[in-house]
Amino acid sequence: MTPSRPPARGSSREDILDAAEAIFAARGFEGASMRAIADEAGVAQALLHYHYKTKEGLFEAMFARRSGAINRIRLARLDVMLARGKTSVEDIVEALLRPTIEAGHDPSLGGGRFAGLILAVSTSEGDWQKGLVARSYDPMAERFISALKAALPGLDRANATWGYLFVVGAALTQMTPTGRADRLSEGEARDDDTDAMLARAVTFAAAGLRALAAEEHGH
Amino acid sequence: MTPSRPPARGSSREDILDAAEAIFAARGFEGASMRAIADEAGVAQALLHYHYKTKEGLFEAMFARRSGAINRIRLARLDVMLARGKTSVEDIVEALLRPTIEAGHDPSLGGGRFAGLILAVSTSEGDWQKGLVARSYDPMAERFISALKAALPGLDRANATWGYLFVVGAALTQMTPTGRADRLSEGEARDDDTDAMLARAVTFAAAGLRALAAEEHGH
DNA sequence: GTCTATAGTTCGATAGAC
DNA sequence: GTCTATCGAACTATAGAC
Repeated sequence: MTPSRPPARGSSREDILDAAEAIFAARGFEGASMRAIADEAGVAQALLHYHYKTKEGLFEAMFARRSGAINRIRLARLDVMLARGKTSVEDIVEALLRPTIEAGHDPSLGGGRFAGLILAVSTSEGDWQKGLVARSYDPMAERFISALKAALPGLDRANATWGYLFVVGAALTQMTPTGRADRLSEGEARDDDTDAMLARAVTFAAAGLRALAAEEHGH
Repeated sequence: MTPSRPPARGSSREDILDAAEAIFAARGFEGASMRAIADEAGVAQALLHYHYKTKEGLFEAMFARRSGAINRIRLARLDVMLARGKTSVEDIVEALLRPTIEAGHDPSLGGGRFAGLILAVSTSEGDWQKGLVARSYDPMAERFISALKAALPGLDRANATWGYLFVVGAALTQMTPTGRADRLSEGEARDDDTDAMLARAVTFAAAGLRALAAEEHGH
């Protein structure tokens, strides 16, 4: 938008969102301060309030930008696959998980900087956080749940939903490189190698989903 | 300890830990205030500092008490199973996941109040949080990883570690009842029914672990 | 052990000049 | 749009009486 004015070096509005993403991801919503974000962006603190009114407003703008970018990639890949016909569970899971890495900002920092933020918001009990998650992710989630049901006959809506949530939870919790996998595996797994992690996650998730489709839980 | 003095109505030390658990779980470490915890416990704010010195000290004491209680149950169940010989993957996963519900404080609030706190701490980048997770969970995790390797020939250390982390991540992210599963499933799944969720999680996780044992990722 | 009172800091947000 | 300056409210932690 506004393509008539060439951005010489990042608009201050975008610079602030970049800084907000870094600081919020590192310290959480309550732990981050408007002062720290302003410093990171190299602007005055008052400018944050001018553009985004409140701290909550800034957080939502930052969250919407990043989640929107990730979900656009997810759905584009899903659409391509569905247009081609026959789709494997592995392909669907990969289309769901990989964009979180690829579109996670600042890939030099592990790509999953944003993943911890999603987890924090989506397990929060606050009303505005729940609303933010619903607005940002539910439409995308429903399309993937439908795709899983189509790919796996026998998977009912309840199991498809639990399966979707398990897959996202399993992968998202591993995207922040904490060194824990390295320690527990005595060096045989490296949690900053997100590609290796994702390959395992796809294998794990696809098998889990097939088992949910085979099992009779509701009877 | 100190069994000579009968506690008429909960020692203030324990009352404070109870209050801290409720407030920290609801608002996170930074979002919680010592004032709010003191009010919840019904004591003066200064008493918190007398017993636990700092906010961080209080958090660690609260976290150690609850994680210790959960891990004791987990390991006791694992020991019973291993003493009996032949152990299924499903049994191991169940022994790992169910105590989080059963020993999660205040079961009327969903049992998983503590789960959100574990997630927040374990995805944090802070040094003291990483140390706390390592001290609180690594010894238990190593025993379960070993048990998984023993139950599944072909599961190497790297895959056993990833599998363990996936299982915990999948289940832990679903223990806070946010109403999201209900919405996405159009009412066919209910996320305050932790037993139903756990049954699915065990099916999902066991199949995922078997797939990791069968796959050749490292080649 | 438990309290009141407060010191010292940091926070979100706004007013107003340019 | 962007800044400096500041208000008023919250916070952690401590001092000191009982």
